[in-house]
Amino acid sequence: MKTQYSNTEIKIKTAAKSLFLRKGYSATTTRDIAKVSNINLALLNYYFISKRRLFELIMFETMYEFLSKMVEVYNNDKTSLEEKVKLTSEKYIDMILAEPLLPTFILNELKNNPSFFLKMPTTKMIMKSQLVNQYQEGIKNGLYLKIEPIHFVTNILSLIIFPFISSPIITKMEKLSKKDFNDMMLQRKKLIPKWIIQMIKK
Amino acid sequence: MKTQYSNTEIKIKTAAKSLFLRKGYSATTTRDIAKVSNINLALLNYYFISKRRLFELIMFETMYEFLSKMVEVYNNDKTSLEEKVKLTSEKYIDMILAEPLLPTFILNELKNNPSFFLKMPTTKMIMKSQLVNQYQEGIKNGLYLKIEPIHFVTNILSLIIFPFISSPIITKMEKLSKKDFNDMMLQRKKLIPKWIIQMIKK
DNA sequence: TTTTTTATTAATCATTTGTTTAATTCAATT
DNA sequence: AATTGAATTAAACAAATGATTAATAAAAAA
Repeated sequence: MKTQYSNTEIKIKTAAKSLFLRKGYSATTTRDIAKVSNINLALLNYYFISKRRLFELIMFETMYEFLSKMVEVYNNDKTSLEEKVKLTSEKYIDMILAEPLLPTFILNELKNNPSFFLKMPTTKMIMKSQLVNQYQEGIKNGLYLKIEPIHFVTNILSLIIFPFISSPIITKMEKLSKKDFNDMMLQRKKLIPKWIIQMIKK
Repeated sequence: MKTQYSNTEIKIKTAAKSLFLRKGYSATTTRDIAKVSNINLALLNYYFISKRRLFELIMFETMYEFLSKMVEVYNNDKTSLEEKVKLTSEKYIDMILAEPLLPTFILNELKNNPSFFLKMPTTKMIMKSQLVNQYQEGIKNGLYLKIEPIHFVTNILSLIIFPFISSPIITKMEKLSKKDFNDMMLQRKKLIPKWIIQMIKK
């Protein structure tokens, strides 16, 4: 992968990412990107060949960064299952609070192009992670209810990520301000690990 | 609201809804809609004035239908909290299995136009529903952990809806076929109510 | 049947959009 | 200082897109 970018390239990528995240691929125009990044329209094609290529580059980098951070926690040898769940909850929520548009963006664009996810090396690693191993051990030892690991993983992600995706609904349901919503998510950092453990225990 | 539609109007709306759900507003062209519904391009504007108006009409009807079905279960006087959670899980999952693209569509387009949700009369009713009342009663009576109702509602929706939104990821993680995924969701119909109760109980 | 209204069509318009071209400026190399 | 290659620019192109028009066909009313 290319690692060194010129100033102009960085400006274009930064603006493009921001726009793609907010408006999605189709609703973002190359002229938008040129305007926001303050570069000449032709430079987009000069450096990135096409809008599509630029998008796929950004998509790949964004997802790679996101998934890498995810798997990191899952594959720690020194932490217990309970600690992993705790760390996951804290780390993910902090991560998404810093970039709240990310989940909707990824999930939505993935719908249009599911094959994209196959290119991600980290995808299948999740189900073979330490976290899943420890969960299966717990079932063997009679500590946890005998339920497929995919539900366990799905539940963790659901409780963490869904509130962000549905924030337009949640904030309207309760008349929450942006700050209120963030506070709610900070509460959840501590609540979710407790819930998850309650869910799996016999 | 208009209730009687001509054959042509229905054809246009059906095609448009299908396309909007699959590709979103921006990626759907009026010529797409005309082609799929097998009508002349000009009829779209003749009946619905503009692409935007057609979209907003479909959006409104779709959301109204969806939200109505939701609140229905929440506001039943004769069922207990546990029964309501059970019914919710079953009904929603069946509903979304029949139209799996709906959640991503709603949540994504809502992000672009959050004010849309305010027009929905059912929005604020959720937090004042029987379900939430019963939950708060349970807390008073020392049955349930003292946690804000918004978390309770969010958790139910998270565990039900998120798997659908993230289905491209889930199916790749576990190499699931479409049928496998649906089976997984059928399992969850019974699991989610148990989990939710475990989460709130002291 | 005739007239009037409504529905449908093909063609066209005016913008928008992604991309390219050809000229110019800037920076590095000789 | 002269030369070469890379970066930047304004202008233009071709295709796509939302919308409209004017003519025609079909249906309803007289």
